[in-house]
Amino acid sequence: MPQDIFDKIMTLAKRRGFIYPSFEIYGGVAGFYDYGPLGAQLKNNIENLWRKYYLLKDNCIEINTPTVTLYEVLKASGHTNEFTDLTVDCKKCKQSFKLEGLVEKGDPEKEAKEGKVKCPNCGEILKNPYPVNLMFSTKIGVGNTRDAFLRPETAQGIFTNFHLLYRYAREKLPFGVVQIGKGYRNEISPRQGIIRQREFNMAEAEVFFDPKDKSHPDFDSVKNKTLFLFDNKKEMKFSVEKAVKQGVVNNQALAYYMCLTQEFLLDVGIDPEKFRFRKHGDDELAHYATECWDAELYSERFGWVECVGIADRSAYDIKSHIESSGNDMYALRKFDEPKTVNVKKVVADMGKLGPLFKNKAGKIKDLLEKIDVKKDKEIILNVDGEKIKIPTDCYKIVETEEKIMGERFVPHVIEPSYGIDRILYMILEHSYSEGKKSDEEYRILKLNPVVAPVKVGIFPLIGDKKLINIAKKLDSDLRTSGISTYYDEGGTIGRRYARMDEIGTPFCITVDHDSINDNAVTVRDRDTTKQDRVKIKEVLSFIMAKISS
RNA sequence: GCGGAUAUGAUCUAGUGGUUAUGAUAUUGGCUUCCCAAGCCAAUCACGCGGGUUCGAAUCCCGCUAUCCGCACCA
Repeated sequence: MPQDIFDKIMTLAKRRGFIYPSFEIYGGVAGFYDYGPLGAQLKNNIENLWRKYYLLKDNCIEINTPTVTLYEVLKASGHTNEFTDLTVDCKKCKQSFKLEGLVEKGDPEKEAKEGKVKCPNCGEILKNPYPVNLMFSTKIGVGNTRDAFLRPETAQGIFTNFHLLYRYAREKLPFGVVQIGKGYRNEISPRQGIIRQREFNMAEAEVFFDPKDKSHPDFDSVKNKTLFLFDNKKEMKFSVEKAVKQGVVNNQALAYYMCLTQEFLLDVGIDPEKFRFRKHGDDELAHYATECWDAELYSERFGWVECVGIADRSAYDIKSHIESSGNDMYALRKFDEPKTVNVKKVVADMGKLGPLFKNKAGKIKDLLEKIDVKKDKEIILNVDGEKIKIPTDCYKIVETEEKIMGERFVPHVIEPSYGIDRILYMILEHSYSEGKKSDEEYRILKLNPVVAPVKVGIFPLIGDKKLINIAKKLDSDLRTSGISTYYDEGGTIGRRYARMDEIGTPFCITVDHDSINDNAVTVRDRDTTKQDRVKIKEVLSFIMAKISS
């Protein structure tokens, strides 16, 4: 069986310390992977570059919230319902179906119990639907517990803090909040290695906008850049500006973050030829989204894989949390000048209401203050199903002037959501190249120096004490200056280069006998194998310049 | 979750109901080596897990787990 690129990468990743299957000594569990020493560094580098784009370039703020998430939060967000699918298996043809997809009207569960659901494949009657919930559930505490789930996305941690973050942002929109962390999904059958995990790393940004103004302050700086778009039929190239003007992308904000995403992915080492944005059809939108573009990356093994979703979640989440928590999470759209309005208010006279209605008086007061009361008109309130006449002397109608500073609204959210593990895999796949050297398989990971876990390999040409001393000193100096290195004096020089090529180290420095006299070393470039003679004093700035460009 | 196939060092692999289980690559140490996996010597490392059959199981049987291929599902 010839290995395909996925096998080759996973083999290399395990052998060299990028990725290990989790719990392997106990047989392993599908959907869980460990990052080894190089994988962890690679992941850090990807995340830190991501931070440069979102925290520095786009000026977002970063927070960090628990992965264990209270039941109520995910109930409000719709995840407890939307992530529970009733599934039925056909005994005859051995296929399984999502029950909801088979029953158009009525209660699907009831229809199934009554034997009214037939297999669309073979016509057999389908029975015994069972729920499949994609969230890991847990309990908080012992004894008197509260229900919780491991979060399926980091976003809810941001939404539930919106009112605090809005104040932190000094009540100005738009502003963005990001979180990098773990998400969990109890996938029925994860089979695509690191592409589909049960515990995975995500980087999400929730950018809050006034729904009446989804323009982005930096839009002008990106408007002439080209987006690679795919509308499920053909691939197209549009400028950011044109995509919005022609309505291909609904608003500036979406288009801006698509552009930011594209630049990040190309910067991090994704092959531009294997990149596109694909728009979700109406039938595939998540329950919270009104428009969604996926950044898809092409894998030789898996085809086009969605690695970033950029969704317009509209007001969905914050509105849900306002409704179910009762918290004030509105934003305020300030008027240019405060408006003065005459307001009629009903003021209940508790001195009369109390003795008259006893324990119902409180409820009556609340109701009175809500309804639109007109003077001299009899009021009949419906209190817990009982109709009660309210005498006119029990309340007063007061007219006051109020200043209104602005109008309250629920902000809209644009959400770029990145699957870090998928991106990491795609970087490996797109960077992988192989050939032969001395009749042996030769592999190079052409990682972008920005993300490469090791930036520089340092070797004494031969095991001579004098060379070793110079090399070790240089190694230590570079690491002290923040450049990750790998010191190696074992084996032939070619073997050492090969080891570094295989883990994607962009530069190798060799100390030879001339170094003793001329205080210079050779710096070898991974992709060209060309060498530069560089003064030891200047090595740091030489490498720095290459790494940051 | 269903059907089929598979499981031997880090990697690829040979193997048979019967001593101490191949070979290669890699790794480690030594010798040699002045720029791209050279050579020589030595060393470390494996039968997925659990049960059964048997005098004896890595080999045969069953279960589990994982992986691969279909189906189904799916940010």
